[in-house]
Order: sequence, then structure tokens, then C-alpha cells
Amino acid sequence: MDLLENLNPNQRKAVEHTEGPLLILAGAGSGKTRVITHRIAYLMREKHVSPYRIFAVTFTNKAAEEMRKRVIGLTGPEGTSVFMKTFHSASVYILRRFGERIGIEKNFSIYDQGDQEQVIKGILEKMRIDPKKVKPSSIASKISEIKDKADLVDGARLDLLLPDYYAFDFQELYREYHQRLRQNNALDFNDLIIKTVELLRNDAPTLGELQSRWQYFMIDEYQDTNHAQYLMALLLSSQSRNICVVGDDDQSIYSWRGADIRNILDFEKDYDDARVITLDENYRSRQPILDSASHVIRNNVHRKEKNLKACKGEGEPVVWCRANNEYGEAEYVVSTMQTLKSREGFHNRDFAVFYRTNAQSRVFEDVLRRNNIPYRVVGGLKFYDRREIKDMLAYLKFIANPHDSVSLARIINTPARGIGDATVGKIRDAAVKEGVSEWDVISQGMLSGRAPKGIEEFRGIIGHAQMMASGVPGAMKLSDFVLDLFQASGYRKSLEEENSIENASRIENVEEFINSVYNFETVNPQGTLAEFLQEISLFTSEEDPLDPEARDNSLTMMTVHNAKGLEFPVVFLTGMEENTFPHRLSIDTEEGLEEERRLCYVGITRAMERMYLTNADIRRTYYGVDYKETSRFIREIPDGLLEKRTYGNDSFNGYRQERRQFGFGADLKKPDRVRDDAPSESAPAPAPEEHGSSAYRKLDRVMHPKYGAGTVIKIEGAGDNVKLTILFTTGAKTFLEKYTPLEKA
DNA sequence: TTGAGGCTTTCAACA
DNA sequence: AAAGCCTCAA
Repeated sequence: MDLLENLNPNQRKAVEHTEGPLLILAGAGSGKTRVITHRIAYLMREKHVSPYRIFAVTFTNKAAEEMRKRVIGLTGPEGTSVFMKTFHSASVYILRRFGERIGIEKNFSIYDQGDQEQVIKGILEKMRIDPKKVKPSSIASKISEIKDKADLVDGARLDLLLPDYYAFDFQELYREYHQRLRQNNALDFNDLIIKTVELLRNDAPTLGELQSRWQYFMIDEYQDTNHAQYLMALLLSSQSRNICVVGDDDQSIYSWRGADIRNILDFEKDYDDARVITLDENYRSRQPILDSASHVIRNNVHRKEKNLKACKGEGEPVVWCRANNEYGEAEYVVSTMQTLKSREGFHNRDFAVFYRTNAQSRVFEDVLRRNNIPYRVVGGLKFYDRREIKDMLAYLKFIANPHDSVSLARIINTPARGIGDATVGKIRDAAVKEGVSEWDVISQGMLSGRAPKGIEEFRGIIGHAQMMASGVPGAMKLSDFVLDLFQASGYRKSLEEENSIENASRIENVEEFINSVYNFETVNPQGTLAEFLQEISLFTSEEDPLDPEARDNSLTMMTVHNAKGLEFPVVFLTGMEENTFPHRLSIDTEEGLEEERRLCYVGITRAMERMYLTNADIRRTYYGVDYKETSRFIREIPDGLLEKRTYGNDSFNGYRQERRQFGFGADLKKPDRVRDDAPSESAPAPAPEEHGSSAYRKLDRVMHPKYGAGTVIKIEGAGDNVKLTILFTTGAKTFLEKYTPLEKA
């Protein structure tokens, strides 16, 4: 097979240009992955480069996996030996082997956002700062933001970088955070990259070894690299200079994660001999789809002008549907789907529903389930985020790394074994006083006074597990070890004790988790516990492994972010409303808005045959009921390109009124949010089942056992979820009706 | 001092 | 919808 056959001239040039720096500007749907995989195959087959000398990184595990499959398809089993990973897993690979040279122990734990927040919470407590006023999550992202810029590794002065608007010493917190991570032998996601850069900079032998091992570099999604990743790529490739980066500035959607668009815009400055090749023939989308996308993205000022050509030719126009409310929107999607299936032979698997935020998936799930349409949700509540899985993982992390006090805190009383806050506090104090780890205190009986029975029990469980783990692999299989731990920890028993549906599914989930351990050990017979942990701690965005069959013929739902790099015959881009998409937190700055627009561009360009844009005029969110103004992105598409539909009649009177009042297409300054404590006659009814489920009416007098007499001033929600706001003499309170012991007075 | 259950609050995108 | 905080009973 000729590798260059079936490539257009520019794609071919990109594949053939193997030596020296190369920038590939690859528009949406221009065959980017095809070029990368063919280029790797070409290096091996035509240039006789050993697969061990090729280094390729992408952003997601999914993309890396896809690339690996396609390379193997082109080269045969040899392709397996290409180093193909995400930036993070590449860093872990390097740090595991050489990290000790800069003082990182081999068995380090990787802390995700949740773990980070636990650490921060502990520090806030120690600094006597109210965690209600200073949210650990916002501190975590602040720390992450600082580290993403990685000016640190450039030796900038820390005290100049840290924000001074906090009412406390941020610098102290920042240092304490890192000190605790060091004590716990843990790295956060940012550290993985930063420490790798530090290692490459400060340890010449490591750099030399890696530079001579890898001779050809390929970086996918280069527009989304941050400064530290940029440095990492630069250092590794600086000797061979065979670096090929691929990206599209119009698809840069991760600036909030530190992505620095300058990396791609300045590539030609970094390498004055860089060759630039542009791929501008789109093989994915029909003309009207691409035209719509272009009309949206051209409103961005900060971009390289480009001209994508659709090779697939004309097609159906893009449809824009205005629905009455979020249920109408979902029903429109379902009915359109059914029509396309019966009249045009599409299958469930051909459809994708995109939304801006995960919370929007719920309504679609409702409606799809009611219509018996199989679906899968990518992202969202992830398998590894479930409580029972996190608990089991914490056990494993702690056994692998007994310095990991965050994991310890999670499992010491899970399941309940009589070790409460007071006891944990004592252990912590003793550890600090003696200058040892908390596990030392527990395992060596260093606790003064009488230690609760639970401590003994816990020590036994961990001691037993550590002993077993030492026989993995070899005397014991990793999966058997985890199975044993599930029993021996008492976790299984505690789930079985309460015979609920919820617990039954938790047990199933743990079993599925153990199954994934089994899969791991089949692929890696010599794999250790630590290796397993490293693998899955970077594998958080993987779809739910519980329903592998579901994907056979299911509709796919995901956030627009998750959709990057994918394509579907029919795409519904939903929630096209101001403050939803573009998101309300991005709407006020030009940079924010441009990134939202790129995100919209990414969404539209995923569609191959049909594209549907939908919005709801009224949307119920946890804030209340909002009147939504149509997204400016829809207004940016010329009328002639859109086929307009409406869906859902009951509330359309309300809708029209609203429109007339606000004026469509004008520059609207009026807020589009209306709280639903307005009289309900003027507010159009949302879905019918939303109503009439409260035993109370507005202005009813009620009696609360604790707060006394009050008046109902607001009713919202439906079914078991009715929330009542009641005005007492002491002020207003909101309750879930279901849970509140109220009496009519 | 612990554990359970009731009440309250929270909600952007991700490796 | 779910997790975290708070209160109260044991």
C-alpha cells in the first residue's frame, strides 16, 4: 500500500517533510489525524526510523488510543512501540524513571482537584480561615492558574505572581500547600509537567538520555498547550529539532486551563527555519454547515484568517429551532431524530447532542428515557468520580504510598469503624509533634492514651494488605489482591448490610472496577499496583465502562468541550442562548467571548451531514426560571443559511410577548433573567408535569415546629423536589417540602 | 465522641 | 441531584 496515495498535495507535503521544524495548520475536518498517523507510518516505512525514536503526544487518552490504533493499522504490530501518550502520561513515564534525581520518590501519588481541595481545607483550618469565606475550590484553581503559567520554572519571583487581594497571606498558603504535597509524596496535575521540565533542565544526563532516545516529535492540538508543556516539548526536541506541531487557532478552547495560544502563533518565531503547511480542505462537513461555522468564527478579531473549502459539496441547510422551554427543546430533538431515522435511514449512533454545561444533560436523559432511546453520556459524572470507586482507589493509593495523608483521611473510617474526628485529630497532632507520618503513629502505636478499637482494626487491615501487595505480581495477581482488599477492609460487608438498590449498584461498580484491574493485568502481566494507579489516575475522563454495549446503537451526549476531535453525521447543538452559550461567566470579556465563539465553532464543525441549532425561550435552572435571549452566535449566521422552526405551543404567546418587548436582533441591554417569583399568569407554563405538586399555595399561613408561624412566599420545583420559601418573623427560609414538618395554620 | 439523618447549599469547561 | 454542614440521639 502506498502511504501517499489518497492524500491531497498539502497533506502529502506534510507527511514527506520529516526533518526540521514543521507547523501544520489544520482546519476543522481537514484530515489532521490522518496526516499524523501517515506521517508516523511514513517515518517508519520509508525513512526507516525505529518506532522507539518517535514521540507523539495528544491531549486526551481517547485521542492517543485512536491514534495508536490507526498507526498500527498502517504499520502493523511494529507501531505499538511508538511512544504515544498524553502530555500527562508522558510526564509520569519520565518522572517514574528519573524523578528520583530531583527528589521525587517513585511511588508518588497524583492528586486531582478533590485531593487538592482536601489539602487546602486542612491548611485553611490551620490558618484559622473560614472555608466558607474562602472556597478551597477557588484556591485550588488559583494555585493551578499560577502553575499553569509556569513562570515559576522560569525563575520569576513568586511573591510577584501571587495575588494580594485575599485577606490572608496567600504566599504562606501557597508554600504550605507544596510542603504538604511533598510530605505526602504527591504531585498535582500541574506538577507532573512542571517537575518534568525541572528535571530536564537541572539534570543533564536525563536530558541527554531522552534526547538521544527520541528523534522525532509530534505534538497534536498544539493550540492548547500551556507554557510548561511548551517548554517540555522544546527541551526534548532541542537537539534533533525534528518537531512537528499540529493545531488550529480557531479551535483553542482551553485557555482557562492555561493554554497559551501564543505557542502556535509564535512557532515561526521560535524556529526561524520552520516550514508551515496549511490544510484547508474540509472532508467532513456539507457546505451549509461549514458556511455557518465560518460566519460565526469570522467575528473573532484575534485569529489567523483562513479559508476552509468544503469538499463534500452541497447539502441540507442548517436548521435553527426555537423551542418553548428546555423540555420542548429535548422533545424537538427526539422527534427530529425519529423522523430522520424512519425517512432517511439514520441510526441512533449517528446522532450527537452537545451542550455547554453538564447540568443540561438531565432533561435530555429524561426525555430519551421516556422514549426508550438508548443513549450514552460522555463525561459528566465519571466512573472514577463515584464515591465507592474513590474509596477503593484511596485504599490502593494509600497502600502504595503510606505518606499519602489525603487518602488516609478518606479511608481511616470508611467503612465506619469508630474513628471519628477527635481521634483523627489526635493522630494528626501526634504526627506533627513527633515529626513522623500519620501512618507511623498508627502502625507503631504512638498514640498516647487509650486508642480506640477501630485503630487496631485499621492497622490490621492495612498491614495485611501491604503484605499481600508485596507479592504482586508473582505470588499474587493484582485483581485477586484488590478483591481481597474489598472483603478484608470490611467495605463489601458494609455495603451489603444495608440492602438498598443504591448499595447493590455500588457493589456492582466496585466489581466492575475490579474487572478493570483484571483487564490491566491481562495486558500487563508484570504490572504492579503503582503502575495500575498511575495509569488510571490519568484516565479520569474515560466514559462509563459499565455499559460497553450501549455504544453500539446509542445516541451520544456530551459537552462541546468533550466533542473536540470527534465527528457525527447529525449534530444537535443545544442551549443556544445568551448566558448559556456563550456562558454567563465568559460574556463580559472579549477574550472570554472569543473563546466561547471558538467553542461554538468546534461544535458546529463536528457535524457531517446535518446540523441543528436549538434554543429554549424559557429555561428552568437552579437559579429559577429564566427568559432566555437567543444566542448571538445564531444571529451571526445569515438568515439565508438557516431554516427556521419552532417547537412547543403552550407558551408561545408568552414567548411572542417577550420578543416584542425586547426586540429581536437589537442590542439588548435589558437583563434576560426574570426571577420566577413574578405572578405566574404572565409566565408561560413550562412542561405540564412540573406543576401542581405542592400542598401549599402562595401566601398560605403555615406553622414550623422550630421557626414558628410564617407565610409561604415562593414555590418552585416539582414532585419530590418542591421547594418552599417561607417568611418567618426571623427572616425567610427555603425548605424542601418533602422534608419539612410543616402544618397549615 | 460517634453516627445518622435532616437541612442547606451549590452548580462551567478538564487531564 | 448530590454533597457538606449541623444537630441530636445514643
